[in-house]
Amino acid sequence: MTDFQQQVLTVVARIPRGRVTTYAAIARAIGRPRAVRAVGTAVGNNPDAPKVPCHRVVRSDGSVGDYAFGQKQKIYLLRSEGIEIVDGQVVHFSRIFFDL
DNA sequence: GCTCTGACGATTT
DNA sequence: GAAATCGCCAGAG
Repeated sequence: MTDFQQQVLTVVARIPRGRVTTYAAIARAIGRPRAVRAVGTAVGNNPDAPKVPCHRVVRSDGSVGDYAFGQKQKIYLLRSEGIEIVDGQVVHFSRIFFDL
């Protein structure tokens, strides 16, 4: 595990239940505002489902984004935490957004 | 060291 | 407002 991935996972791990954040926010949090793509790659390579709530990471435009086990699963998990999803978009995104 | 390849993002059509 | 375009950074081969 590289240092970069380590940082990403650590940050994602502190997202509270029922809240979401974005890839961009994570990038900013680790001091690499422009490494958004790399962040996505890092999370994708680590389906540490139990360790890291990677399903709470969405796109900055409020769309759900992708998921290792399919967006279906991702949406399901988010709903189970009380987050509403409509047509692939997170409802009240600005409210439940968690800036790291 | 170079060339792809992305769980992305902002901008421009 | 949807789709195409370009930029960006870290891994993998």
